[in-house]
Amino acid sequence: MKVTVKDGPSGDVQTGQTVGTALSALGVPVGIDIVAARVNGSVVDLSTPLREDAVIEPLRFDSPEGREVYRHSSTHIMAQAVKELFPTAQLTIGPALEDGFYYDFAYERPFTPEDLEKIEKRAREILTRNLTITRKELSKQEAIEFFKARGERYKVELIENFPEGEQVSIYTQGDFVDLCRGPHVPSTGHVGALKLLSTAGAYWRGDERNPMLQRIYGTSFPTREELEAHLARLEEIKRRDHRKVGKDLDLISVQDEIGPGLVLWHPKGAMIRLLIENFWREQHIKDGYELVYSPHVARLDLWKTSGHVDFYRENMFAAMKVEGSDYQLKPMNCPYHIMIYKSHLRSYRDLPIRYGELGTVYRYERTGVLHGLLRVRGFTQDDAHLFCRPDQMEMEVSRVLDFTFLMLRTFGFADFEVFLSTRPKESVGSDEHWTQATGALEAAIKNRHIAYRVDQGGGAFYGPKIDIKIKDALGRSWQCSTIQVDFNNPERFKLSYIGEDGKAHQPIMIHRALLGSIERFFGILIEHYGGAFPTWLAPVQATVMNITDHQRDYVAAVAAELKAAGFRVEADLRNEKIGFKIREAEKAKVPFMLVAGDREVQGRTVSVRGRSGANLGNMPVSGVIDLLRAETARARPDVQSIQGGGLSFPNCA
RNA sequence: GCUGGCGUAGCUCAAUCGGCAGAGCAGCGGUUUUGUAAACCGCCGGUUGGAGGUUCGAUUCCUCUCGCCAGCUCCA
Repeated sequence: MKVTVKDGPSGDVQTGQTVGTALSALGVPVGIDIVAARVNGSVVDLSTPLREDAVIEPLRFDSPEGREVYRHSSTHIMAQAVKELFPTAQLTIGPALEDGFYYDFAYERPFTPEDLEKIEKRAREILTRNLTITRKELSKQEAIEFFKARGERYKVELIENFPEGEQVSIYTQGDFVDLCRGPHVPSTGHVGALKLLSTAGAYWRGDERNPMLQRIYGTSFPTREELEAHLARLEEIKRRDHRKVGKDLDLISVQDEIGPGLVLWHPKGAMIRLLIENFWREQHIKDGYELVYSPHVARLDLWKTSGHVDFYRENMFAAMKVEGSDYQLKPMNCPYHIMIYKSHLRSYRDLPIRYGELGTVYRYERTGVLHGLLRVRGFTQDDAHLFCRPDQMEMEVSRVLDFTFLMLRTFGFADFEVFLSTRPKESVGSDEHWTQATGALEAAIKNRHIAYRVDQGGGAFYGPKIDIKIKDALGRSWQCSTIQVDFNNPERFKLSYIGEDGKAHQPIMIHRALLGSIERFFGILIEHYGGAFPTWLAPVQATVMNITDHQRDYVAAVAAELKAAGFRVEADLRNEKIGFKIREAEKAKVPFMLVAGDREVQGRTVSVRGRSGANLGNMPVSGVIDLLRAETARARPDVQSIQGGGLSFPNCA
């Protein structure tokens, strides 16, 4: 039997040898770092016997597949610890996650932090026991009998749902046995460092009508150091939490008296929002959009026509009675834009029409899902609706893609994932429309040479869509941008335009949002920058501070000059030591601190200190203006051109 | 909505078994005139989220309610 190691030696190996021994026989050291192997395409245990010629790729923690095996074995080890300490706990499921793993147990009470400590201690002990992990296959019936005998009701239920005649695999380590597809590491000692993180309730099979299970989250790494680094990253995420930073920097608040999920924008947060919105508006006008406004309420009938009353009721605030008729707080902007479209007879020559609006909508979200700025009940969508002819669709989508990337890059996001979602089972519109629209979306992505993944059946019921996810500074993914074709509304509202042939045709409608919602995007932005906004977005771009009262007038004059030049500058003239003022500006994450003592007054300069301590030396006010201009322009791809034209900066004094 | 945890001064957090609610920071008033992340002294600050109950007495125990957090479900 011929066995080849990927990127390594090959040779003859006796049939029936395991993957592990075959690797050894071919001179590949099978150290503790090798957790499993890919053999002819599928990931298997090292103990799997080889029956035919094979290409083997040893898998380590550094590969996604290896990591999954590693975490999966880790969760079994935790489950073993739980079973040893709490024998009446029932096993359910326990998968690997991106950064760790969890296991759901059916148990009579939630696990406490003290339980967690004990379980973690026991799990670590199981690592040192270095128990061999073995796989065994049973028939479906045997497996049911086996788990029945062990009293594992959930496992029995799982197996009963397996297809008839299928072999079931179980994995054993010491006295612990679990139903599992595998594969697993060869022994419990292969897991290096393990940490349990939290507990939570979770419904059996994710259905809220089912019993609540007790979930334990944990993570594991080959070395203590990697685990520590991961925990440090979790700390960093906590440190950057927009709810904390938003409060510390006095950007926003959500208050009990006002209501959950309803955001107050404090002056500094509002300034950043203004800058984002100004940029947004400028760019939209530049890109051929017409900006519109629409009211916060409308007759309920409008929402009946749009179908929201039928399909979206559970997410809408209750209707209100006004002079005997029902009015509805708006959960979306589209019907208004449609009505603007419908206010005239449209010619094919008018298309495409692009209506954009920073439209504030209100949606009733269940209390449990509200989360800081990321999930709220009142928010402003950076919404737009494009009405176009079928032949214009691809071009329009391409433009939106370019626009999206320009927008997101400006805010410091460089990593994107693009998803194309196709027709779901329940949907409206003809096959022809779906094929055409999906084709246009795909063509637009392709002609921009963008890597993408297809989410089969993941589209909305009313049309296919493109979703774009961004990765932030900590590598977390967020979905903001979406481009959705809509076959439903043009039909419901009987939209039309007069074609070249003099006859009425139905336009294609495209919904799109680039940032998603301003609230959510701001939350993401706060965490992305950790509150240290780039100069063009910083609510205060520089603080000028005096060392003693002697420089008061000079510092006030410097601040006034910088303000006159269009920058957001504050003067800190308080009777405090310079170290204290620096500390406060540093905590407020002001990009530049300009210090003036007698020396500076003498030389008509300021001493410039960058955020987090950089000494940029002394310079006159004109030098500071050049510096701030350069810094402001750096993140704004559009600013260079504006500068050339002598236009003012989008700064507000 | 569900499960669990938590609500104490503007912020961060104390308060033993049910026994006079406390500290740092912030704020205010002074002193100090200061060189790149916290000068010193003093003062002010509370219906302990809200309502009810048990008790001689409740921040503490019980019930209800509002909100927050983690997760489930759902999503911009």
